[in-house]
Amino acid sequence: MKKEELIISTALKLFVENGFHGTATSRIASESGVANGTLFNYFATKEILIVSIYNSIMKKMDDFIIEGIASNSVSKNAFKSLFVASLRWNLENPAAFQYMQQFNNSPFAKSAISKTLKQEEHPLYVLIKNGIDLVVLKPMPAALVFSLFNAQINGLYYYLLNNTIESERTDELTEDTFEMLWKMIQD
Amino acid sequence: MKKEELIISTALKLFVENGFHGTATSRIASESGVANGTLFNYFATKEILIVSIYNSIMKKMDDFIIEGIASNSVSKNAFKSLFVASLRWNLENPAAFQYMQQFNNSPFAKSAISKTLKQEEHPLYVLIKNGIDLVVLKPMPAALVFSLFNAQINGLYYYLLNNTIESERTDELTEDTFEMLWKMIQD
DNA sequence: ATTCTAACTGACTAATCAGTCGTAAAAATA
DNA sequence: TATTTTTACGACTGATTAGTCAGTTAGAAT
Repeated sequence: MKKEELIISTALKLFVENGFHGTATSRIASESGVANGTLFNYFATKEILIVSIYNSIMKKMDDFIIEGIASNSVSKNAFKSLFVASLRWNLENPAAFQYMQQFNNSPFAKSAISKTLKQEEHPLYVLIKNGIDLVVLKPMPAALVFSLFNAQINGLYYYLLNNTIESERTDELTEDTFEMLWKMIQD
Repeated sequence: MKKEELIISTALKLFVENGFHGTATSRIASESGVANGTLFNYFATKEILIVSIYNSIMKKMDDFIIEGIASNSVSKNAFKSLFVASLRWNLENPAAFQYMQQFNNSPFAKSAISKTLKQEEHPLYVLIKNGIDLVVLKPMPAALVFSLFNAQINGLYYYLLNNTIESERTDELTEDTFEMLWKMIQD
């Protein structure tokens, strides 16, 4: 692993465990196996490191979601594949997920403009917009449906996180929860 | 205002603005108009202060929600009143809401056991449990429905937060969103 | 082999911070 | 009023931290 990536992954783990200010840059460096000064060769300040990790996660997430697109047609299946892809990413990357939560609710969030997909460009947003235009979905503000869709994913995610469920049952619940969501948003 | 309350409200504001470790106890004290040492008379450590604020918000929130209970019967209206009360509390206390988010996604979250309503005792959870037993709601795990219910509130809240909406339209959207939720969870 | 360059190193520093403590004011009690 | 108890004060400290920098290393280029 390249040093830069190594620092990012160590920092991600430590930030989630101890918080941003609770994690000393010296600790990140030593646990990454690099010298103190090396960290600052890659990231001029701690804040830049924190925002870089955010952008790095965002990119991976967006790539994963985009891969998960089953079709460009406005079909129930298209929504379902995005629902499942989003949920799976959260389940498979809980540390990254929590990093995002921590970051988004921190004062650093405002420093993170751009570099990441704007809401109106997000595949799910586009799909929802088309769905509403084509009267497949209820006539509501697309941004609201987008927000509710993501909220539903989070709701299911937190349930699965706090209750130990076998993976077979997880799939079943994912199915059921998506059906509920679909019943809710379809026209 | 009592000094203790004064410190709590100042600290709440500063923690939301600058993060937990980004806010010096000395700054909290001086902005509260009390001496440095006085703060530590009320809260032995910074961590105790942070957790105390959490508990203080939790209590106010629970009280507000409990007040919002329209009836003990398992009716659509009972669910709606809890939905509306929860949402309204968030909208009227955005700083406190963000504090909770920040806290729950921080390493301090684990220190916050007890003092606060357990999930199974939460009025909404009880209502959902009864709703499922009485076949008013879909036969799903009560904890999942609870999680989805709260997620829906958050989804709507974030939409309203990020899009400036007149209060009249807010009520309308709240109404519509609850109807969607109800369609989703009812049997 | 020698030079050049870019990455790397870690001891160091100036600043900051959580928490202490001896003293003083204020409040309660007698 | 006199005495005791509680609350408030703020200068101080030991510990920690983000970031620096003068020098080293390793490998590529000549």
